[in-house]
Amino acid sequence: MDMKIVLQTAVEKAAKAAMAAGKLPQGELPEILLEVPPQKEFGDFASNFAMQAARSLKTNPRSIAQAIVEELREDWLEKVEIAGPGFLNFYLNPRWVHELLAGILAQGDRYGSTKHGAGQRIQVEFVSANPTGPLHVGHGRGAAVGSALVNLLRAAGYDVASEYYINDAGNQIDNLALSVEARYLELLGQTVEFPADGYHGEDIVDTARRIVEHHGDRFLKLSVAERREQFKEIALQEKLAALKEDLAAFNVQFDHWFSERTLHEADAIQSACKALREKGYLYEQDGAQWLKSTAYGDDKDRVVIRDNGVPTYLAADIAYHRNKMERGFEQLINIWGADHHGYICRVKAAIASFGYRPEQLEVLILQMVSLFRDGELVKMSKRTGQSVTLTELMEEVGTDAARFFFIMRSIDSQLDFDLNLAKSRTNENPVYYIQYAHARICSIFRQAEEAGVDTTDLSAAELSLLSSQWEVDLIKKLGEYPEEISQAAAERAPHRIARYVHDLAGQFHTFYNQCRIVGVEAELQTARLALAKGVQSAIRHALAVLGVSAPDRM
RNA sequence: GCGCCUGUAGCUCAGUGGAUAGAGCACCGGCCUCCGAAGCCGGGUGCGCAAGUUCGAUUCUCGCCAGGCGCACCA
Repeated sequence: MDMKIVLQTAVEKAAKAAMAAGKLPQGELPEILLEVPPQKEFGDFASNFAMQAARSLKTNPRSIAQAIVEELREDWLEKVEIAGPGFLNFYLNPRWVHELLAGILAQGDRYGSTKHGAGQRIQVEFVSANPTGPLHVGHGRGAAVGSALVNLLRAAGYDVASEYYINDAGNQIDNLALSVEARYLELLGQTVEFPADGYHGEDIVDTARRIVEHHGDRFLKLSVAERREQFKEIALQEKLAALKEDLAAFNVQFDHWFSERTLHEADAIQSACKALREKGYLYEQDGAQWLKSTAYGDDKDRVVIRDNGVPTYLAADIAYHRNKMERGFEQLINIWGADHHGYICRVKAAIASFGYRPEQLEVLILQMVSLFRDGELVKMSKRTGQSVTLTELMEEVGTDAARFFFIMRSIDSQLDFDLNLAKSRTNENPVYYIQYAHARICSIFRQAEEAGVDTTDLSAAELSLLSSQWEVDLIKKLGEYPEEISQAAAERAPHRIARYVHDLAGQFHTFYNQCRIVGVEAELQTARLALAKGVQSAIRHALAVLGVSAPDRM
């Protein structure tokens, strides 16, 4: 079915036949790579195989190409040309695009899903923001990219579990409790000094206000320790609920919310330290326990248990990643902000210390996000004076645009987020361009049905009628989709899907403007409807991967 | 000082060891008695600098220059 594989096999066979016939010297053959050429004058597929083989066969590329061409005798191959320094350009019998489309249509809504990941168990952990305040736009990028990556890996056949690590233990949670307490006391008219590492967000005041509403001043009667303990729980539950709500609104779901506390409660940290000590990767110095991370290329060893006996954040993370591996994942992917990149080495060191391969943990680093409005950098929210929250962004530009803009760039690039562009409901906006193509196809089907055409079964369409350059080009573009999914998944690069579906939508718009669908001769109409159907399902599939809606009308 | 990311068109960014390096925005000019003009068609002297590897480098390596982010017994 896959034409590339058929071609690869044929070329390999021809090369071996040429060797057997003495037209080529014996030798190792490189992998036969096929690509869609940059221009269609160079054929349907092209290969640089002859150039790659030149060295091992000690023959000039054009001679190799010539020998292969002479041995290629396939009826589906219209012609093969040797071009430039030795490219093989393959021109296929036009029938192949119609067979390609028939295969696409037979897969229906599943078209685009592949078996590339072959059931490999993989975990993706992302966002994992501290439950001490609202998500900001940086978390938004992680949430959009992470959820799209999960969808993408699933589309490529991986067995994926998504996870959020809740930092519900440690200093930041104590500071949360102290902050809420301070606001609570203020609301009850006391003068208090706000904690040095406290959280200044308006949401903390809201939490305190709700506590006053529900419980009045009864916490004043408790001991300070007891009061803080209770505030800690109340605030934590509230922050967590808010996080879940914001993420759900942003079309982000997690299979598992993993609590850091459970590690402390189950003694997982002590047990992990013990295991490390036994393996010789943990030692004591200056009263503290150190991980020997320099053994795996870190700049310095890292403290795991402080001299006061309290574990560091790294200690919990070591236990957490050990736990992940023990759950049987073959591959872990963590998505972190650029400000955490220095942390990668020590966590990998910990994983390696437990006897796993460090490559089993992949850390994807997301570069920073800058918001721009009217060409000006937006530093703070006008409303709150704090960082702009994900919720504010969703309110301003909508979930679809926010997700698409976060995903459409490579994670390695800093992201300049143009609020005006994302917000515009006009032709400037790439999100609407794609959604418009989908809505347009839906509209075509509505028109066809009104005209009495049965559009439910197009399997009898005579696809060979699709012979114009616009139709052929569109089918070829459509045919590239599954490989795009596999490739994007392998590269952990959801932005490739954003780009692909934008290109596909453009190709469809061109086709639409050149080829009338509804109202032409019946057989041709059916064939064009079938093509539109295939494009529709691919756009839907791709937008679903991105977590962006595919509206039937706009 | 060390580490990670980036430097491609006026702006924001894709892209590739190969044949004429692309898209969106912006700008200019065309296209609706016809399936949605949120659309289509046309308009382009650009890979930070300098060396190396290679038949071939914008892509790989080294060195500079510039920007971002880090460099805690914080998380």
